[in-house]
Amino acid sequence: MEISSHQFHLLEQLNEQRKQDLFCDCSILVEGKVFKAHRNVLFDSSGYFQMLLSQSSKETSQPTIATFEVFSPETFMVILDFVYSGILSLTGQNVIEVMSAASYLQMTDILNVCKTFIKSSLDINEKEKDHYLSLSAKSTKSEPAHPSLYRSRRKAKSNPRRSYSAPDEKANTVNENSWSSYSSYLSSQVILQRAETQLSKRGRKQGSTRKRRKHLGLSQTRDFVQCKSNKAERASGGCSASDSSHISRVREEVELDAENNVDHDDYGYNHESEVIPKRELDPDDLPRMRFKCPFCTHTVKRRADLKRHLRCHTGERPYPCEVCGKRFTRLEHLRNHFQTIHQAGKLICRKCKRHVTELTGCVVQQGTRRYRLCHKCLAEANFDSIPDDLDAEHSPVSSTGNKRSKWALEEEQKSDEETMEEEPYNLVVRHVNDDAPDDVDEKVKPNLR
DNA sequence: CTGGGGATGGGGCCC
DNA sequence: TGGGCCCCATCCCCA
Repeated sequence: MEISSHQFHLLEQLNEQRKQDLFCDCSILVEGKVFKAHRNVLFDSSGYFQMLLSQSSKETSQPTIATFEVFSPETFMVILDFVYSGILSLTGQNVIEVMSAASYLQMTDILNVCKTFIKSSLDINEKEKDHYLSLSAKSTKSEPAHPSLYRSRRKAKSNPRRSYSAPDEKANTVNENSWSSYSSYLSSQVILQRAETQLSKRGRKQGSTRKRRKHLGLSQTRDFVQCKSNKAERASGGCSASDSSHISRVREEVELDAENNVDHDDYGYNHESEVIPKRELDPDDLPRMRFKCPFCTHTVKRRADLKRHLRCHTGERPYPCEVCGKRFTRLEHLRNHFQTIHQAGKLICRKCKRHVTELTGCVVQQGTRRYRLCHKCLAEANFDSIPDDLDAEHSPVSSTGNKRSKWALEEEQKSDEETMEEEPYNLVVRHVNDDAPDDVDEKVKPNLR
């Protein structure tokens, strides 16, 4: 016989113990503020703490002390409250920093919640806008603004560890449930109010993010890519330099947002993600609607462009290269990569840079890379050429065992995914469902700038 | 160490 | 709305 409330009460008791500093064997120092907690609970909740605590597990008699400078105490409080209660107090103001901190602490559940929070903020606000447009004649009462609470399903299932699932796993379910459908809208208004005020200023100057990047001295994309790869390389080790710069970048963004919050009443620039003001909408404004990125200051004209842009924040890379496993945010990038790297698509001799044709040059293979050499350079280099019609059965992957095993793994994991033969040659385009729970770590990485 | 070129990623916009 | 193309910025590798 199973008493379903047992886990919940247990967690509740632990939370009480934490608040009363009973049996706490771990101190977390965040920017000078001390949080007490239980090692067991932290270990089970965070990959970062798993690593940290497993290293110090031999000295269980000594209290563990962890120090963080890369996020604020308020942010850590939100996360700690979630760990002990299953309730994540997300607001438009804190979602970015919570996401950054969750990324740092390797708490994918929170990451996914934040991601869904942002997504549904956009979706719901869009629906709400339509609603407002259709009902523009009717008066609307403002809703009370309160933080949306994401209550995990942790206590609803029997196994407390595995029971709560990231929203991505059942994004639709979550989206349509109470969290997202109502409170997320309310909290989205907080995000969008920020967005609105940002745009009221920025809209007029419309400086592209590129200009701003230059202004801030920020690199376009590599910073985050590097951060991700560095993190991967460190295998959840002490990632601090890039992470802290990443978070400081987020803060920079937030501070800039705060600066932009000066002229609140300026609705001179309508855009998608703004809160619709209570005055009547001017139909002439509609063509000037813009979609505002909730993560950064970027605005785009079309929702599809925003969707595409959001991938650079969420880290989604739905297009994996079948040959080398590298993932891309766009199909065209995958195609370019595939053609240049694996298909020797450029009719240029790699050595002498001369134009070659099928007759005057050959395809040479090095690992998973293929390129062309003219016959002269080929003879000098003493390479074995491969026939141009070489296809997947002579896949270059055969020389790289690791990649092959990764492929095989992906094949197993995604056997039910749609596979499309794009070209008879050998490019297989496989759009990976971005809500697939399996490799969340690889695809869902916040790119907060 | 440095410059050049290739690879990659992101934005705008057309179809 | 998605796909695709073009352009540009940045990073990285190599000579």
